[in-house]
Amino acid sequence: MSEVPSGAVQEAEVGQQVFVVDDDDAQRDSLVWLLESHGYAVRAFSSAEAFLAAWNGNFVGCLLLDVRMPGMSGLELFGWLARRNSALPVVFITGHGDVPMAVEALRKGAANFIEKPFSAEEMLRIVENCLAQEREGRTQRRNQADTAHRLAQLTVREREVLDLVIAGKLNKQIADVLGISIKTVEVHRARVMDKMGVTTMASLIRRVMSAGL
Amino acid sequence: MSEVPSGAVQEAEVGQQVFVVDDDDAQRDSLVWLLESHGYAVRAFSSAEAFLAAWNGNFVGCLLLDVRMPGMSGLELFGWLARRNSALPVVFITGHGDVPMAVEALRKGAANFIEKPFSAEEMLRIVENCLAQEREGRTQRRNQADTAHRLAQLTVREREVLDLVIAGKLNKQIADVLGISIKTVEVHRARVMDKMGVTTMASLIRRVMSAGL
DNA sequence: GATAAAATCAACATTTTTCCCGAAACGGGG
DNA sequence: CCCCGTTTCGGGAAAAATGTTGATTTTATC
Repeated sequence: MSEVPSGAVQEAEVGQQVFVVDDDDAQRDSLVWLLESHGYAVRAFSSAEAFLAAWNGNFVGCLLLDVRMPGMSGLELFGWLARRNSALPVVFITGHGDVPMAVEALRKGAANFIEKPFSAEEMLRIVENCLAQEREGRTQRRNQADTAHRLAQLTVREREVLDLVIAGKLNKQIADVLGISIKTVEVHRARVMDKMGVTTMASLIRRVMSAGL
Repeated sequence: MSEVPSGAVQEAEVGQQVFVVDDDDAQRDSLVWLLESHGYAVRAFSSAEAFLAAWNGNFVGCLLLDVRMPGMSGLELFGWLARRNSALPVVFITGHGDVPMAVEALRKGAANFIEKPFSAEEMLRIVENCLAQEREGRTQRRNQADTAHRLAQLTVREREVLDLVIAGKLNKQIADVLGISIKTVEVHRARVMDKMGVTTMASLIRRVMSAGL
């Protein structure tokens, strides 16, 4: 039996946090106070650089990000995180209404884009939506990571067999395509099932498909 | 054998068109001229109501939609189409920069949101992206519609069996759950495969999953 | 060159699926 | 009342997948 516990990435499960990045001290403190007084765990940073220094890829929650900052801008930080496959939802905060900027940010995957000044209710509503969305996506991402990890454990041959199985080929056809005997295909197939942690073809296909091909 | 040709919805395959809805005659004509001179098939309307009167659910291409219009607004038209499951990508055009409006539109699924004045190149680029995106989604939507149609043809019992098959149950287990004999399960299962238009379990699962469950 | 991982194949038994045939009960609609 | 779709069940046989045990060859790595 192959021992792949369950999670490829074992992260100490901490609760969701709200990350705030804003160079304006007053603005940042006000936001932190608002969120903390409503029970959220908040971590504030006065620059994109400070956030990055603390970021380790395991931040869970959402990020409230000021667009205009000295040094690295909010948009740059957003792009930086995106390139590193961060799943942290980002809510942009800006003082100067700029439609093209908002459009670009949202089309690139920002969770929201809000103008200052905003009401406390509005911000709380947005944060709550954002965190809820993050919770939803988390399980899915965990499964995807697990599946990707399991897929990576397959040998080249096993992966070839898997692809043909998913394509709906019979063992006989797979044997023909790969130029090997049916017996060998059965061996590979059994190993694939084992390594992927499934017992039925239905789960196998579901698992591989839901991880994106 | 069950005869379900291929498409649940048979629509006369017309090429993509660019639909323009704008109450400003000069603006609309200018846009139509720009697009037609670049080889696009354009259909223009001077109001949301006029567009709706012509809309039959089979419009293929994309929609350039002015936000502010007398009578039904662009946003209202957008909502109207969304409620009717229109897949027509919508590009909003507005004269007055309004970040919250842009954010709302994009979050509700608008393809883009552009401010006037815009350059010809920008508009052409956006239209081209939009049409490309629409082409990509079309095949998928067609398959989804076909699968939905086939699923709808299943009897209640057949659907129950299908669900259990997808859950990875063996015929014996399905028979137990439904309290019927294995033989009967085999019959249902064969009918399901036939009606769904597949020959292997792999294709069956792929088909049902890609239609969203 | 030894070791380990990967890939290859086989005999054997069992389970499961698929496909052919046929058939009976039930309910509704023409 | 008969036809049709639905659901139900069986025999029989072929095809396919699964599981166990064991073995050989190749390939990569130390």
